Amino acid sequence: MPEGHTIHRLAEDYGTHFAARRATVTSPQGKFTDAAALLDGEVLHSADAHGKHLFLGFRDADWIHIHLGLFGKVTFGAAPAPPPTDTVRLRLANDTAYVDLRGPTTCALITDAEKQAVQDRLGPDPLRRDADPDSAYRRISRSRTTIAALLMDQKVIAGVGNVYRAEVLFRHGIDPYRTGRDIARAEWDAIWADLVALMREGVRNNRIDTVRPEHTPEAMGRPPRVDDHGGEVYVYRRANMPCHLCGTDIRTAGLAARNLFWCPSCQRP
DNA sequence: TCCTTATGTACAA
DNA sequence: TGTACCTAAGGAC
Repeated sequence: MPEGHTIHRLAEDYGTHFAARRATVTSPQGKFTDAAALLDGEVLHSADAHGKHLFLGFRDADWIHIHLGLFGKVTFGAAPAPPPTDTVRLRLANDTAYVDLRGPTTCALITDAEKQAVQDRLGPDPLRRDADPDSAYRRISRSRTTIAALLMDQKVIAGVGNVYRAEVLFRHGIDPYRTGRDIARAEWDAIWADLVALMREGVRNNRIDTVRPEHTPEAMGRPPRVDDHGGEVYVYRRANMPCHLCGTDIRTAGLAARNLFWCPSCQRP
């Protein structure tokens, strides 16, 4: 259940456990069998992430293109690998480790050119060194779409999902229904810088934490919180619960088929 | 055992 | 805007 930080972390972990060594490549589930057979026994030479897309490089110009979608999961383990369950789309295994991929939206063998085409369709990724936040602002500043929808549009900015969207808008006191054209350059610069920092920390910790140190329950003299998705957040999935800062009930609404969360008091129009 | 839900995207109408 | 797709967990029966 990934946002961009998960994918970048996976790229690192695939590299750590499988780069520069021969791996067996299989598709126990059967939906990737032909491509797995082509790569079986080959060497993983690189693992690249752009937004929520993961690319595993083999041979000269072959890439496994993985997109986890909403349900995809990757699990690493130490060798010897246990018998795979029948939902494992892709397994890599070597002498020391194995990794299973389940439920991805995409798992396909593609060429260099096809990889480039995927990346060309994506906006800048706060986790990539080559990211250009100006190109995102050019689209945002011309758009009558809400900033909440724009942040989820991977052509505008790549890697932000429903959690980072809700949390970064809260952290900057921005009403999610403001339009892109209404977002000032300075506001965008602050959002981008914040996303870079938050998502880097997300890669490091493999979870999303967005609550500033001065707003933790300990710092505010309140009982500890447990958010059921693993991280510490202000508004995500906290509908009808009191805002940590002002006590107003967090609101929720559907927006582009997703659940949006915000504090109507801290994030005024 | 069934139903709902989920950090996503693509395509049809 | 609705629907389809992929999986697993949790809660209602």
